[in-house]
Amino acid sequence: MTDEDPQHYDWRAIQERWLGVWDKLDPYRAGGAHEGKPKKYILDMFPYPSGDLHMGHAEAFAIGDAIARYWMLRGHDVLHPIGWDSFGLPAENAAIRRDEHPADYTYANIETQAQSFKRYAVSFDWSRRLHTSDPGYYRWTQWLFLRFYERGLAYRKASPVNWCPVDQTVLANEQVVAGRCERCGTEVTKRNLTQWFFKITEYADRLLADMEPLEGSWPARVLLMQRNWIGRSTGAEVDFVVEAAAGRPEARVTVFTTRPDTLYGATFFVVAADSPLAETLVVPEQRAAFEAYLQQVRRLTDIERQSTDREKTGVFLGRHAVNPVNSERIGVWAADYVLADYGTGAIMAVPAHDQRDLDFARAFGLPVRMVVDTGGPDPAEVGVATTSDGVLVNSGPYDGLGKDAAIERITADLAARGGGKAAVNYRLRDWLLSRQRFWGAPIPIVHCAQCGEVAVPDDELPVVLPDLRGQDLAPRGVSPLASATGWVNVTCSRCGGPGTRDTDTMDTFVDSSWYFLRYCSPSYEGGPFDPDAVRAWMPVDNYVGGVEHAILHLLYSRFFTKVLHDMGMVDFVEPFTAQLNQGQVINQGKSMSKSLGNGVDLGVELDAHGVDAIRLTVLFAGPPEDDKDWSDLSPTGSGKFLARAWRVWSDVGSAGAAAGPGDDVVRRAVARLVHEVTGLVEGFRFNVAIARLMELTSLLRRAIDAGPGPADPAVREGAESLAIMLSLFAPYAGEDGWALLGRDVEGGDVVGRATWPVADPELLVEDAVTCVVQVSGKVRARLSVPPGIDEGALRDLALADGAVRRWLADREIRTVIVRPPRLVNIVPA
RNA sequence: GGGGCCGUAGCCCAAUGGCAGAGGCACACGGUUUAGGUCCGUGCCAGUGUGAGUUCGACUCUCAUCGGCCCCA
Repeated sequence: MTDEDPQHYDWRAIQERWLGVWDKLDPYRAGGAHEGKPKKYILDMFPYPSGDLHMGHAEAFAIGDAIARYWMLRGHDVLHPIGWDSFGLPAENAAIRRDEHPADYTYANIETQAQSFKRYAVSFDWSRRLHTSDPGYYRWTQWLFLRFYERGLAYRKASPVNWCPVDQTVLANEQVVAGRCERCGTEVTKRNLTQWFFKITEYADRLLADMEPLEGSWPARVLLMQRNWIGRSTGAEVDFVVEAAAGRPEARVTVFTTRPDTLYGATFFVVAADSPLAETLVVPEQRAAFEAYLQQVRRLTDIERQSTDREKTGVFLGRHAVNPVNSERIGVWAADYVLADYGTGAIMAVPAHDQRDLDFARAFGLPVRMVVDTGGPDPAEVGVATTSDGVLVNSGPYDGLGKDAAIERITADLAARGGGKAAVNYRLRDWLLSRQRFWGAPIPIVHCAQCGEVAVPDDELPVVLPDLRGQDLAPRGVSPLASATGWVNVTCSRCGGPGTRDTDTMDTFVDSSWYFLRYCSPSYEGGPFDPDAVRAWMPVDNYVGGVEHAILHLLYSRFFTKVLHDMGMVDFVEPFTAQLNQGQVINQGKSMSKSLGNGVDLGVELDAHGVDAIRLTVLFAGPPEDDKDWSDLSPTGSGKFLARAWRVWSDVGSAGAAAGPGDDVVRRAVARLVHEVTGLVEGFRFNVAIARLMELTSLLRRAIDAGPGPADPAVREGAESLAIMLSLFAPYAGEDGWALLGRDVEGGDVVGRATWPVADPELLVEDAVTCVVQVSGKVRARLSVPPGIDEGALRDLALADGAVRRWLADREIRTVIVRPPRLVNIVPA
């Protein structure tokens, strides 16, 4: 074999040749007005420009591209755009390290990735490319912030927030994973800071309710994760009066509980040690102990605080609260197992029916009173709280009621007396969006001594980042923007007096919460998007990306879409009609990482096997959502298959076309495979679709060698169908096959704009099918029957069969199950 | 602790409640080849983690159990 051998599949030459032609032809631009064609918006989650593309990208974009190419071939007007999520910390940290501007690193990486995407042959509409760090983009991010601000959905408040000591910035709840910074892995601590928030909690109920129609077209686990994250729980708000003591005035504190039926079992009251409430409640004699305890708590992470196997700690605040149902006085404690930003930061403690409360009670010798008799052992004695249903006891007038009835009655009675009401609580917190870092969209607010917060007028947007680089960006706890005095100091647009710009930048999740809208009209100047273009393209028909965004990005994007809907800017409430999560590409059972030294370099693999073989390998490895272990895969095997397909095209192409109707057996077999592949692709079952294409290739090979020969019209049709279908997964090979079969690709007849083959339904009807005859569920005979055979005829045929009669051996027949035309099951008595 | 997903040949994976195997990897053998590789062909290998149940019939549905992964606590 040599490179000059015309029978040799030379993927390097093929890649080079067609990449050049595609660059010239730019065949994948989306139309604008749809010209009567149905639309499909196929979106891959846009990449962050850290270095070059990796294996994860290879899989995700191979999936998205297969879907996009399929619908193009089906004659749809397809929007398949690409852009970059190009603000963010890694670029900033690189800039500090290398003493340069974050843009240098960012745009260099973007260029590298763009070239890689082109080589990877993704059918993007390159004319719509966007970068969130372009002023032309973040102008509209800022504009959207101001609309949220006007509607009261963006606001500033002081609260204990997650703080990453390494990145020197605050983090959203969603960015704290197991108590650690999602980005750098450092343990997160709490700080009391004034920060910007989006009022996503106002949309909690709608974010929950609108998931209903997504059932079935979104992965079930994503919906589940979102529901868990929103965490709706029903119960009651109950008002406790904390008695005046030691000069401290009486206070009214509301707690949320999911178990109002256990109110009579409340034997103490707990407030989060680090909440402002604890600060106001503590009596002077206890202050020293409280302060000491608070210092201790501040050092802990949320995970440590909530750990169930840790000894419970706390301090008595010297006050008593009055239980509204029985006027009982219970002690008020500060503890760390109640979180300040959760609910109201205070709880009624029912040790008999909540394990955490019980642990606390036992640690401090507080009373335990069982109020729901579940039939189990007394929690006070065994130290295990009971949470199941039972009969109320020790609960005054409510004794004897069941759990649900008691919840209803007690809540109603509380409401009637003004001591509480039914309530819904959400786990979801407002979205903390300000960051004390440089490489993000500046928050377009000016702080004026006279006027307070003043929005930057729309016509002054974008508020462009000042030119800071290198050590200017080193983290020091306040935003680097604060040191750009020329940039910070401005005149107030309202009063003309001196003002200062807000020096925080927005979380990059703000940027990515609306990029899918910008793609519809990426250079539109009249707003973030052209309403007509959005009406034409949105919502996204298929959104492809990693499950790691199941909560953050998807929740935020859904929130943005709903706000835009309420503003009248879009007429839909959900941005992504269907979603597909690809699994991870791992290696030797573990996710790839530098420290494990098991990373697989995409560039090296592409150089060794070619783009098509790699794309095919990751898609053939299994269902899209499964994790794939690279060590289980064989790009060499994929390459061999491509070579087999290529030789089919080469043989058929060089044989010319014979006249005549073509071989019927081949045509029927091809039709069946075309039909199956179509269904499999629509169901995203690419691994099985590729297996069918392998069958098709083998079938054509046999037809060329032993069957009707390479010039047969049915064989040629099969080879054309193979080129078109395979081009979804292996665009270079498909294109070359198309050219080998005589198409004028250079002249614009690219396989990516061909017509997807459709199987003639008549060809799918078989002349005869094999019917299995079972006796007591075991196969005892096979019959060849017409596919349209009716039940009675099939039954008679089966009972008349010699083999069947032998197995029945004159036994009486109890039942005969007939499922024409495939199966008969005879059950003897 | 609660919830979810998944266990099929040596390996990756298929199988509307109806013949457990479509496809691939690996391996073995034969043909092709100067040889290796390629290529063509043939073969090899499981009774579906385990135990019950429903059913004429269960990889598929139900329950329990073991193992792995994920989410929430």
